[in-house]
Amino acid sequence: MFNHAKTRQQRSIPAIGEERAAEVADLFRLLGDTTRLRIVLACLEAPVSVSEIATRLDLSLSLVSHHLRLLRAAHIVRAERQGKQVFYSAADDHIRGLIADMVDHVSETRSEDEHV
Amino acid sequence: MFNHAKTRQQRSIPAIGEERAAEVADLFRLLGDTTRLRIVLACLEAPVSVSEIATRLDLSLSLVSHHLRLLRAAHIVRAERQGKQVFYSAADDHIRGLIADMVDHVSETRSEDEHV
DNA sequence: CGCATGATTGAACATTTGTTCAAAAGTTAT
DNA sequence: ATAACTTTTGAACAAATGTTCAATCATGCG
Repeated sequence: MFNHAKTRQQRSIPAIGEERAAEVADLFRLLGDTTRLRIVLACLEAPVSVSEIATRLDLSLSLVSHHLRLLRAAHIVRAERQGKQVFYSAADDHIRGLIADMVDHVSETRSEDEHV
Repeated sequence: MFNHAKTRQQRSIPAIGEERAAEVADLFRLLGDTTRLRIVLACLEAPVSVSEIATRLDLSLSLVSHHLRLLRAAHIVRAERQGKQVFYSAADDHIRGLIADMVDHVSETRSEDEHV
């Protein structure tokens, strides 16, 4: 159970309290780069190797690895070695939900803009 | 109902499709700055004026205004003038849900780290 | 009108951050 | 051990971004 939105009241968010604000912002920032987000999206469905990500997204091996290091440190993706290759996948379903929600928001924002 | 996580299947996110990746990343990036996120948090409960935000967060009026302009452009906050003051509030409940979810993720990640 | 208050804007500065390149580390096979 | 392949790492560069300061706009009041 990764998401409890339906059980949340309208005005919840119980005092995120300044301290954690920085940590939360760090998470958002990591998903806030197009290249990095595309890499996460590539890891969302099934585990993929670094070279496959690089090929599919047309990025250098080095760049992909750099980004994956950051994503791994933030527990957004998980790494699993299998022979010479390292396969990456989304750390949990939480990530999936978060991204899906943001996509929804973008869609809604768009349709709002249209008939204004 | 801003969040449909529970009704989402494991492997959803129907091909966010490269195009929208940039838009989604833009949204994430806006929430990925600590100062800006604190400002959003301040607008979450009830409408607040620019000067009140600046005072409560100990930031310059100018800085707050700059950030609010970006947040407004992305439909994350709404502005409403009332006399000399301008009150800002969260654009919709979607935003609330997104932030709450991210806070959850940080919390979970933390507890994972603890007993590892 | 002239003045005070509140908010916005633009340009300059200071950091941060993404990207590249070359080198190194880990793995498997010959 | 050498060689081929995959991934990681570090330093250097280039570009984007947050912050500040001063000036301007907007609103309400004496």
